[in-house]
Amino acid sequence: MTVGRTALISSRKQPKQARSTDLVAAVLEAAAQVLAKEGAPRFTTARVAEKAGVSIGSLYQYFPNKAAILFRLQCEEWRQTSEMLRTILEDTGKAPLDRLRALVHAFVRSECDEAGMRVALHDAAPFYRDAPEAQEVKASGKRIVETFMREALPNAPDSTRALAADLVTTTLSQVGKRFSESSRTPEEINAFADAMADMVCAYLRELEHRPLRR
Amino acid sequence: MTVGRTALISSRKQPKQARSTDLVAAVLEAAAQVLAKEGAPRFTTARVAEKAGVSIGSLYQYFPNKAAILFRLQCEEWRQTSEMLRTILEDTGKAPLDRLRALVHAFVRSECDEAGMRVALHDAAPFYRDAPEAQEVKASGKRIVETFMREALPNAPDSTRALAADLVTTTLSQVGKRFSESSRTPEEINAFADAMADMVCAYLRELEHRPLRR
DNA sequence: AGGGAACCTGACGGATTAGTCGTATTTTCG
DNA sequence: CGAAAATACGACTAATCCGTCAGGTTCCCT
Repeated sequence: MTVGRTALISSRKQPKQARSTDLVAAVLEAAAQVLAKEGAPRFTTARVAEKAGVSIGSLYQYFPNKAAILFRLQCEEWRQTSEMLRTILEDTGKAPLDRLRALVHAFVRSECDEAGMRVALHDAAPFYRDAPEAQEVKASGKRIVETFMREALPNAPDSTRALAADLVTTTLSQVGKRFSESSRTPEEINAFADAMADMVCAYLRELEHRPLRR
Repeated sequence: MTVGRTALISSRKQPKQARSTDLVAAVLEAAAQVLAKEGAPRFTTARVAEKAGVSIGSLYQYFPNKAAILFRLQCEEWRQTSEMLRTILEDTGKAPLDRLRALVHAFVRSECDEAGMRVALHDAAPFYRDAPEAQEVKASGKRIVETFMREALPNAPDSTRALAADLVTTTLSQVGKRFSESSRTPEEINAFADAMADMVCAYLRELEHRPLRR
Protein backbone atom coordinates (compact mmCIF):
# COMPACT_ATOMS: atom_id res chain seq x y z
CA MET A 1 0.00 0.00 0.00
CA THR A 2 2.39 2.67 -1.20
CA VAL A 3 0.61 5.99 -1.15
CA GLY A 4 1.72 8.93 -3.21
CA ARG A 5 2.45 12.04 -1.20
CA THR A 6 0.10 14.28 -3.13
CA ALA A 7 -2.74 11.86 -2.62
CA LEU A 8 -2.49 12.49 1.09
CA ILE A 9 -2.79 16.23 0.80
CA SER A 10 -5.44 16.91 -1.79
CA SER A 11 -8.50 15.04 -0.77
CA ARG A 12 -10.45 13.51 -3.56
CA LYS A 13 -13.24 16.04 -3.51
CA GLN A 14 -13.95 19.19 -1.55
CA PRO A 15 -17.21 19.12 0.41
CA LYS A 16 -19.48 21.93 -0.78
CA GLN A 17 -22.80 21.31 0.90
CA ALA A 18 -23.66 21.08 4.57
CA ARG A 19 -24.27 17.34 4.59
CA SER A 20 -20.86 16.54 3.13
CA THR A 21 -18.96 18.74 5.58
CA ASP A 22 -20.92 17.05 8.35
CA LEU A 23 -19.96 13.73 6.86
CA VAL A 24 -16.27 14.59 6.87
CA ALA A 25 -16.52 15.73 10.48
CA ALA A 26 -18.36 12.56 11.44
CA VAL A 27 -15.73 10.43 9.77
CA LEU A 28 -12.88 12.18 11.59
CA GLU A 29 -14.69 11.92 14.90
CA ALA A 30 -15.41 8.25 14.35
CA ALA A 31 -11.84 7.65 13.23
CA ALA A 32 -10.50 9.08 16.48
CA GLN A 33 -12.85 6.88 18.47
CA VAL A 34 -12.05 3.73 16.55
CA LEU A 35 -8.35 4.40 16.91
CA ALA A 36 -8.58 4.99 20.63
CA LYS A 37 -10.96 2.16 21.48
CA GLU A 38 -10.01 -0.54 19.00
CA GLY A 39 -6.34 0.19 18.39
CA ALA A 40 -4.30 0.59 15.26
CA PRO A 41 -4.66 -2.94 13.86
CA ARG A 42 -8.46 -2.82 13.98
CA PHE A 43 -8.59 0.66 12.47
CA THR A 44 -10.24 -0.17 9.15
CA THR A 45 -12.14 1.99 6.72
CA ALA A 46 -15.21 -0.17 7.14
CA ARG A 47 -15.24 0.22 10.91
CA VAL A 48 -14.74 3.97 10.68
CA ALA A 49 -17.54 4.30 8.15
CA GLU A 50 -19.88 2.21 10.25
CA LYS A 51 -19.15 4.16 13.44
CA ALA A 52 -19.63 7.41 11.53
CA GLY A 53 -22.95 6.19 10.23
CA VAL A 54 -22.00 6.60 6.58
CA SER A 55 -21.36 4.18 3.79
CA ILE A 56 -17.89 3.13 2.81
CA GLY A 57 -18.37 4.69 -0.60
CA SER A 58 -19.15 8.10 0.86
CA LEU A 59 -16.04 7.95 2.95
CA TYR A 60 -13.92 7.41 -0.13
CA GLN A 61 -15.42 10.44 -1.85
CA TYR A 62 -13.64 12.79 0.55
CA PHE A 63 -10.64 10.77 1.62
CA PRO A 64 -8.47 9.28 -1.13
CA ASN A 65 -7.36 6.43 1.11
CA LYS A 66 -7.12 5.26 4.69
CA ALA A 67 -3.85 7.04 5.29
CA ALA A 68 -5.44 10.39 4.50
CA ILE A 69 -7.79 9.97 7.46
CA LEU A 70 -4.90 9.24 9.77
CA PHE A 71 -2.99 12.18 8.37
CA ARG A 72 -5.82 14.56 9.17
CA LEU A 73 -5.91 13.28 12.74
CA GLN A 74 -2.16 13.63 13.04
CA CYS A 75 -2.29 17.21 11.78
CA GLU A 76 -4.85 18.06 14.41
CA GLU A 77 -2.60 16.58 17.10
CA TRP A 78 0.31 18.63 15.82
CA ARG A 79 -1.78 21.76 15.86
CA GLN A 80 -2.88 21.22 19.45
CA THR A 81 0.62 20.49 20.68
CA SER A 82 2.01 23.50 18.91
CA GLU A 83 -0.63 25.72 20.42
CA MET A 84 0.07 24.36 23.88
CA LEU A 85 3.77 25.10 23.47
CA ARG A 86 3.06 28.64 22.37
CA THR A 87 0.45 29.42 25.00
CA ILE A 88 2.52 28.22 27.92
CA LEU A 89 6.06 29.17 26.96
CA GLU A 90 5.24 32.65 25.67
CA ASP A 91 3.43 33.69 28.85
CA THR A 92 5.94 36.36 29.81
CA GLY A 93 4.13 37.09 33.05
CA LYS A 94 5.78 34.11 34.76
CA ALA A 95 9.39 33.23 35.48
CA PRO A 96 10.94 30.92 32.84
CA LEU A 97 11.29 27.92 35.13
CA ASP A 98 7.69 28.29 36.30
CA ARG A 99 6.56 28.23 32.68
CA LEU A 100 8.64 25.15 32.07
CA ARG A 101 7.07 23.47 35.07
CA ALA A 102 3.63 24.30 33.75
CA LEU A 103 4.59 22.91 30.37
CA VAL A 104 5.69 19.61 31.85
CA HIS A 105 2.41 19.24 33.67
CA ALA A 106 0.40 20.17 30.61
CA PHE A 107 2.31 17.67 28.49
CA VAL A 108 1.94 14.83 30.93
CA ARG A 109 -1.74 15.53 31.39
CA SER A 110 -2.45 15.84 27.68
CA GLU A 111 -0.51 12.74 26.82
CA CYS A 112 -2.46 11.02 29.54
CA ASP A 113 -5.90 12.04 28.39
CA GLU A 114 -5.51 10.96 24.82
CA ALA A 115 -2.70 8.51 25.28
CA GLY A 116 -4.63 5.68 23.68
CA MET A 117 -5.33 7.58 20.52
CA ARG A 118 -1.87 9.10 20.34
CA VAL A 119 -0.11 5.78 20.63
CA ALA A 120 -2.41 4.13 18.16
CA LEU A 121 -1.97 7.02 15.78
CA HIS A 122 1.76 6.66 15.98
CA ASP A 123 1.49 2.91 15.50
CA ALA A 124 -0.76 3.22 12.51
CA ALA A 125 1.09 6.00 10.78
CA PRO A 126 4.84 5.92 10.93
CA PHE A 127 5.17 7.47 7.47
CA TYR A 128 4.44 11.13 8.14
CA ARG A 129 7.86 11.90 9.52
CA ASP A 130 9.03 13.88 6.54
CA ALA A 131 5.72 15.33 5.47
CA PRO A 132 6.10 19.07 4.90
CA GLU A 133 3.42 19.72 7.51
CA ALA A 134 5.49 17.81 10.05
CA GLN A 135 8.61 19.76 9.22
CA GLU A 136 6.74 23.02 9.54
CA VAL A 137 5.25 22.15 12.91
CA LYS A 138 8.56 20.83 14.14
CA ALA A 139 10.39 23.97 13.06
CA SER A 140 7.76 26.17 14.64
CA GLY A 141 7.97 24.29 17.93
CA LYS A 142 11.73 24.42 17.79
CA ARG A 143 11.68 28.19 17.38
CA ILE A 144 9.40 28.62 20.36
CA VAL A 145 11.52 26.44 22.60
CA GLU A 146 14.74 28.10 21.51
CA THR A 147 13.32 31.54 22.15
CA PHE A 148 12.34 30.32 25.59
CA MET A 149 15.84 28.98 26.16
CA ARG A 150 17.34 32.36 25.41
CA GLU A 151 15.29 33.65 28.29
CA ALA A 152 15.93 30.75 30.63
CA LEU A 153 19.65 30.48 29.89
CA PRO A 154 20.80 34.06 29.21
CA ASN A 155 24.43 33.31 29.98
CA ALA A 156 24.85 30.00 28.19
CA PRO A 157 26.38 29.71 24.71
CA ASP A 158 24.09 29.01 21.77
CA SER A 159 25.24 25.43 21.37
CA THR A 160 24.33 24.67 24.97
CA ARG A 161 20.93 26.26 24.49
CA ALA A 162 20.28 24.22 21.35
CA LEU A 163 21.19 21.00 23.09
CA ALA A 164 18.98 21.84 26.05
CA ALA A 165 16.09 22.62 23.74
CA ASP A 166 16.55 19.31 21.96
CA LEU A 167 16.76 17.37 25.20
CA VAL A 168 13.70 18.98 26.77
CA THR A 169 11.59 18.61 23.63
CA THR A 170 12.54 14.99 23.13
CA THR A 171 12.05 14.08 26.77
CA LEU A 172 8.64 15.73 27.00
CA SER A 173 7.26 14.32 23.79
CA GLN A 174 8.42 10.79 24.51
CA VAL A 175 7.90 10.26 28.20
CA GLY A 176 4.18 10.92 28.14
CA LYS A 177 3.62 7.87 26.02
CA ARG A 178 4.62 5.67 28.89
CA PHE A 179 1.43 6.46 30.73
CA SER A 180 -0.66 4.49 28.35
CA GLU A 181 1.26 1.36 29.24
CA SER A 182 1.05 1.43 33.02
CA SER A 183 -2.11 2.66 34.60
CA ARG A 184 -1.61 5.20 37.33
CA THR A 185 -3.83 7.15 39.65
CA PRO A 186 -4.17 10.91 39.11
CA GLU A 187 -2.09 11.47 42.24
CA GLU A 188 0.74 9.30 40.92
CA ILE A 189 0.61 11.09 37.60
CA ASN A 190 0.81 14.44 39.33
CA ALA A 191 3.73 13.35 41.49
CA PHE A 192 5.51 12.03 38.42
CA ALA A 193 4.98 15.26 36.52
CA ASP A 194 6.32 17.21 39.48
CA ALA A 195 9.40 15.03 39.61
CA MET A 196 9.95 15.45 35.89
CA ALA A 197 9.61 19.20 36.23
CA ASP A 198 12.12 19.09 39.08
CA MET A 199 14.53 17.18 36.90
CA VAL A 200 14.30 19.52 33.93
CA CYS A 201 14.52 22.62 36.12
CA ALA A 202 17.52 21.25 38.01
CA TYR A 203 19.23 20.68 34.68
CA LEU A 204 18.60 24.21 33.46
CA ARG A 205 19.71 25.75 36.76
CA GLU A 206 22.92 23.81 36.64
CA LEU A 207 23.53 24.80 33.03
CA GLU A 208 23.05 28.44 33.89
CA HIS A 209 25.27 28.45 36.96
CA ARG A 210 28.03 26.16 35.76
CA PRO A 211 27.99 26.70 32.02
CA LEU A 212 31.24 25.04 31.00
CA ARG A 213 31.81 21.80 32.77
CA ARG A 214 33.61 18.74 31.51
CA MET B 1 -6.68 -12.54 16.60
CA THR B 2 -7.16 -13.26 20.27
CA VAL B 3 -4.41 -15.54 21.42
CA GLY B 4 -4.65 -17.59 24.55
CA ARG B 5 -1.92 -16.91 27.04
CA THR B 6 -0.79 -20.49 27.33
CA ALA B 7 -0.49 -20.79 23.59
CA LEU B 8 2.19 -18.11 23.70
CA ILE B 9 4.31 -19.89 26.25
CA SER B 10 4.26 -23.56 25.37
CA SER B 11 5.32 -23.82 21.80
CA ARG B 12 3.50 -26.43 19.82
CA LYS B 13 6.33 -28.92 19.83
CA GLN B 14 9.75 -29.07 21.44
CA PRO B 15 12.63 -29.43 18.98
CA LYS B 16 14.51 -32.67 19.72
CA GLN B 17 16.92 -33.08 16.86
CA ALA B 18 19.66 -30.79 15.64
CA ARG B 19 17.89 -29.74 12.47
CA SER B 20 14.80 -28.56 14.33
CA THR B 21 16.74 -26.50 16.88
CA ASP B 22 18.59 -24.95 13.96
CA LEU B 23 15.27 -24.26 12.32
CA VAL B 24 13.94 -22.48 15.37
CA ALA B 25 17.10 -20.39 15.58
CA ALA B 26 16.89 -19.53 11.90
CA VAL B 27 13.28 -18.48 12.27
CA LEU B 28 14.07 -16.19 15.19
CA GLU B 29 17.02 -14.68 13.37
CA ALA B 30 14.96 -14.12 10.25
CA ALA B 31 12.11 -12.68 12.31
CA ALA B 32 14.41 -10.07 13.82
CA GLN B 33 15.67 -9.11 10.38
CA VAL B 34 12.23 -8.89 8.81
CA LEU B 35 11.00 -6.80 11.72
CA ALA B 36 13.93 -4.41 11.51
CA LYS B 37 14.09 -4.06 7.73
CA GLU B 38 10.45 -4.34 6.69
CA GLY B 39 8.63 -3.00 9.72
CA ALA B 40 5.77 -4.30 11.80
CA PRO B 41 3.03 -4.21 9.13
CA ARG B 42 5.08 -6.31 6.70
CA PHE B 43 6.08 -8.79 9.39
CA THR B 44 4.22 -11.85 8.10
CA THR B 45 4.74 -15.51 8.78
CA ALA B 46 5.32 -16.13 5.09
CA ARG B 47 8.08 -13.54 4.86
CA VAL B 48 9.78 -14.82 8.01
CA ALA B 49 9.67 -18.39 6.74
CA GLU B 50 11.05 -17.38 3.37
CA LYS B 51 13.91 -15.35 4.87
CA ALA B 52 14.69 -18.24 7.22
CA GLY B 53 14.76 -20.64 4.29
CA VAL B 54 12.11 -22.92 5.73
CA SER B 55 8.56 -23.69 4.72
CA ILE B 56 5.59 -22.08 6.36
CA GLY B 57 4.46 -25.45 7.64
CA SER B 58 7.73 -26.09 9.44
CA LEU B 59 7.50 -22.72 11.13
CA TYR B 60 4.10 -23.57 12.53
CA GLN B 61 5.35 -26.81 14.00
CA TYR B 62 7.42 -24.97 16.61
CA PHE B 63 5.53 -21.68 16.96
CA PRO B 64 1.81 -21.93 17.66
CA ASN B 65 1.16 -18.58 16.01
CA LYS B 66 2.75 -15.38 14.81
CA ALA B 67 2.56 -13.75 18.22
CA ALA B 68 4.71 -16.49 19.73
CA ILE B 69 7.59 -15.49 17.47
CA LEU B 70 7.30 -11.88 18.55
CA PHE B 71 7.08 -12.92 22.16
CA ARG B 72 10.35 -14.82 21.93
CA LEU B 73 12.04 -11.76 20.44
CA GLN B 74 10.58 -9.55 23.14
CA CYS B 75 11.84 -11.86 25.87
CA GLU B 76 15.33 -11.68 24.44
CA GLU B 77 15.14 -7.88 24.46
CA TRP B 78 14.04 -7.92 28.07
CA ARG B 79 16.86 -10.23 28.99
CA GLN B 80 19.48 -8.00 27.38
CA THR B 81 18.14 -4.84 28.98
CA SER B 82 18.00 -6.45 32.38
CA GLU B 83 21.57 -7.66 32.06
CA MET B 84 22.71 -4.19 31.04
CA LEU B 85 21.05 -2.67 34.07
CA ARG B 86 22.67 -5.16 36.40
CA THR B 87 26.13 -4.98 34.86
CA ILE B 88 26.35 -1.21 34.93
CA LEU B 89 24.51 -0.25 38.10
CA GLU B 90 26.05 -2.93 40.31
CA ASP B 91 29.62 -1.99 39.44
CA THR B 92 30.51 -0.81 42.94
CA GLY B 93 33.96 0.29 41.83
CA LYS B 94 32.58 3.56 40.48
CA ALA B 95 30.76 6.46 42.09
CA PRO B 96 26.97 6.24 41.78
CA LEU B 97 26.59 9.21 39.47
CA ASP B 98 29.34 7.91 37.21
CA ARG B 99 27.50 4.62 36.93
CA LEU B 100 24.31 6.47 36.12
CA ARG B 101 26.12 8.41 33.41
CA ALA B 102 27.42 5.16 31.95
CA LEU B 103 23.92 3.72 32.03
CA VAL B 104 22.48 6.64 30.12
CA HIS B 105 25.10 6.26 27.42
CA ALA B 106 24.58 2.53 27.22
CA PHE B 107 20.84 2.94 26.92
CA VAL B 108 21.02 5.57 24.22
CA ARG B 109 23.54 3.56 22.27
CA SER B 110 21.61 0.31 22.53
CA GLU B 111 18.33 1.94 21.61
CA CYS B 112 20.14 3.44 18.69
CA ASP B 113 21.65 0.26 17.36
CA GLU B 114 18.47 -1.75 17.32
CA ALA B 115 16.00 1.09 17.25
CA GLY B 116 14.28 -0.20 14.13
CA MET B 117 13.63 -3.61 15.55
CA ARG B 118 12.67 -2.32 18.98
CA VAL B 119 10.12 0.10 17.64
CA ALA B 120 8.70 -2.44 15.23
CA LEU B 121 8.56 -4.99 18.02
CA HIS B 122 6.62 -2.59 20.18
CA ASP B 123 4.31 -1.74 17.29
CA ALA B 124 3.68 -5.35 16.45
CA ALA B 125 3.19 -6.60 19.97
CA PRO B 126 1.35 -4.34 22.36
CA PHE B 127 -0.21 -7.25 24.21
CA TYR B 128 2.65 -8.54 26.33
CA ARG B 129 2.32 -5.87 28.97
CA ASP B 130 0.90 -8.15 31.62
CA ALA B 131 2.67 -11.32 30.68
CA PRO B 132 4.26 -12.88 33.77
CA GLU B 133 7.65 -12.69 32.09
CA ALA B 134 7.21 -8.94 31.71
CA GLN B 135 6.23 -8.50 35.34
CA GLU B 136 9.21 -10.50 36.47
CA VAL B 137 11.68 -8.54 34.36
CA LYS B 138 10.11 -5.27 35.41
CA ALA B 139 10.26 -6.17 39.09
CA SER B 140 13.84 -7.29 38.76
CA GLY B 141 14.83 -4.06 37.06
CA LYS B 142 12.96 -2.06 39.64
CA ARG B 143 14.84 -3.77 42.45
CA ILE B 144 18.19 -3.02 40.84
CA VAL B 145 17.38 0.63 40.31
CA GLU B 146 16.02 1.06 43.82
CA THR B 147 19.09 -0.54 45.32
CA PHE B 148 21.14 1.88 43.30
CA MET B 149 19.03 4.78 44.52
CA ARG B 150 19.70 3.87 48.13
CA GLU B 151 23.36 4.34 47.31
CA ALA B 152 22.93 7.50 45.26
CA LEU B 153 20.46 9.16 47.63
CA PRO B 154 21.47 8.01 51.11
CA ASN B 155 19.74 10.92 52.84
CA ALA B 156 16.48 11.03 50.93
CA PRO B 157 13.26 9.46 52.21
CA ASP B 158 12.07 6.24 50.63
CA SER B 159 9.20 7.89 48.80
CA THR B 160 11.60 10.30 47.11
CA ARG B 161 13.86 7.44 46.12
CA ALA B 162 10.96 5.49 44.63
CA LEU B 163 9.84 8.46 42.61
CA ALA B 164 13.35 9.10 41.35
CA ALA B 165 13.71 5.47 40.34
CA ASP B 166 10.43 5.60 38.46
CA LEU B 167 11.36 8.82 36.71
CA VAL B 168 14.81 7.67 35.66
CA THR B 169 13.60 4.30 34.44
CA THR B 170 10.73 5.78 32.47
CA THR B 171 12.85 8.51 30.95
CA LEU B 172 15.61 6.16 29.88
CA SER B 173 13.38 3.53 28.37
CA GLN B 174 11.27 6.00 26.44
CA VAL B 175 13.66 8.62 25.19
CA GLY B 176 15.81 6.23 23.23
CA LYS B 177 12.95 5.48 20.91
CA ARG B 178 13.09 8.99 19.55
CA PHE B 179 16.34 8.24 17.80
CA SER B 180 14.69 6.02 15.29
CA GLU B 181 12.58 8.93 14.11
CA SER B 182 15.20 11.58 13.49
CA SER B 183 18.52 10.48 12.09
CA ARG B 184 21.52 11.86 13.91
CA THR B 185 25.24 11.59 13.55
CA PRO B 186 27.20 9.64 16.15
CA GLU B 187 28.55 12.94 17.50
CA GLU B 188 25.06 14.32 17.95
CA ILE B 189 23.95 11.16 19.67
CA ASN B 190 26.89 11.30 22.02
CA ALA B 191 26.25 14.95 22.85
CA PHE B 192 22.61 14.17 23.47
CA ALA B 193 23.45 11.29 25.78
CA ASP B 194 25.84 13.53 27.69
CA ALA B 195 23.16 16.16 28.09
CA MET B 196 20.69 13.57 29.27
CA ALA B 197 23.20 12.26 31.79
CA ASP B 198 23.77 15.84 32.95
CA MET B 199 20.07 16.27 33.43
CA VAL B 200 19.54 13.10 35.43
CA CYS B 201 22.63 13.73 37.56
CA ALA B 202 21.62 17.33 38.25
CA TYR B 203 18.27 16.03 39.44
CA LEU B 204 19.76 13.49 41.81
CA ARG B 205 22.27 15.99 43.18
CA GLU B 206 19.49 18.43 43.89
CA LEU B 207 17.38 15.76 45.54
CA GLU B 208 20.27 14.82 47.79
CA HIS B 209 21.21 18.34 48.83
CA ARG B 210 17.76 19.91 49.06
CA PRO B 211 15.54 16.97 49.92
CA LEU B 212 12.34 18.77 50.93
CA ARG B 213 11.53 21.64 48.66
CA ARG B 214 8.11 22.95 47.70
C1' DA C 1 -40.77 22.90 -12.14
C1' DG C 2 -36.83 20.68 -13.82
C1' DG C 3 -32.19 19.86 -15.05
C1' DG C 4 -27.72 19.41 -13.54
C1' DA C 5 -24.49 19.03 -9.84
C1' DA C 6 -23.40 17.22 -5.58
C1' DC C 7 -24.01 13.47 -2.77
C1' DC C 8 -24.87 8.76 -1.02
C1' DT C 9 -25.03 3.68 -1.29
C1' DG C 10 -23.25 -1.12 -0.70
C1' DA C 11 -22.14 -5.14 -3.36
C1' DC C 12 -18.05 -6.60 -5.35
C1' DG C 13 -13.06 -7.41 -7.14
C1' DG C 14 -8.36 -8.14 -6.23
C1' DA C 15 -5.00 -8.76 -2.93
C1' DT C 16 -3.05 -10.29 1.41
C1' DT C 17 -2.86 -12.90 5.64
C1' DA C 18 -2.89 -16.50 9.51
C1' DG C 19 -2.93 -20.98 10.13
C1' DT C 20 -4.08 -26.22 8.63
C1' DC C 21 -3.40 -30.74 6.84
C1' DG C 22 -2.21 -34.59 4.06
C1' DT C 23 2.00 -36.20 2.28
C1' DA C 24 6.93 -36.78 1.60
C1' DT C 25 11.52 -37.05 3.61
C1' DT C 26 15.00 -37.76 7.13
C1' DT C 27 16.65 -39.47 11.55
C1' DT C 28 16.78 -42.67 15.33
C1' DC C 29 17.27 -47.06 17.28
C1' DG C 30 16.30 -51.97 18.21
C1' DC D 1 17.93 -53.39 7.81
C1' DG D 2 13.35 -51.59 8.78
C1' DA D 3 9.81 -49.53 11.35
C1' DA D 4 8.47 -45.77 14.05
C1' DA D 5 9.20 -41.18 15.33
C1' DA D 6 10.52 -36.67 14.13
C1' DT D 7 10.80 -33.35 10.75
C1' DA D 8 9.85 -30.80 6.48
C1' DC D 9 6.93 -29.31 2.87
C1' DG D 10 3.59 -26.16 0.35
C1' DA D 11 -0.99 -26.02 -1.68
C1' DC D 12 -5.15 -24.68 0.26
C1' DT D 13 -9.00 -22.46 3.17
C1' DA D 14 -11.33 -18.98 5.45
C1' DA D 15 -11.19 -14.48 6.80
C1' DT D 16 -10.14 -9.66 6.22
C1' DC D 17 -9.14 -5.51 4.07
C1' DC D 18 -8.67 -1.58 0.73
C1' DG D 19 -10.70 0.78 -2.68
C1' DT D 20 -14.01 0.97 -6.99
C1' DC D 21 -18.13 1.66 -9.56
C1' DA D 22 -22.68 1.73 -11.41
C1' DG D 23 -26.80 3.37 -10.06
C1' DG D 24 -29.96 5.83 -7.02
C1' DT D 25 -31.12 10.14 -4.02
C1' DT D 26 -31.01 14.93 -2.49
C1' DC D 27 -30.02 19.65 -3.13
C1' DC D 28 -29.36 24.02 -5.63
C1' DC D 29 -30.42 27.32 -8.95
C1' DT D 30 -32.71 29.25 -12.70
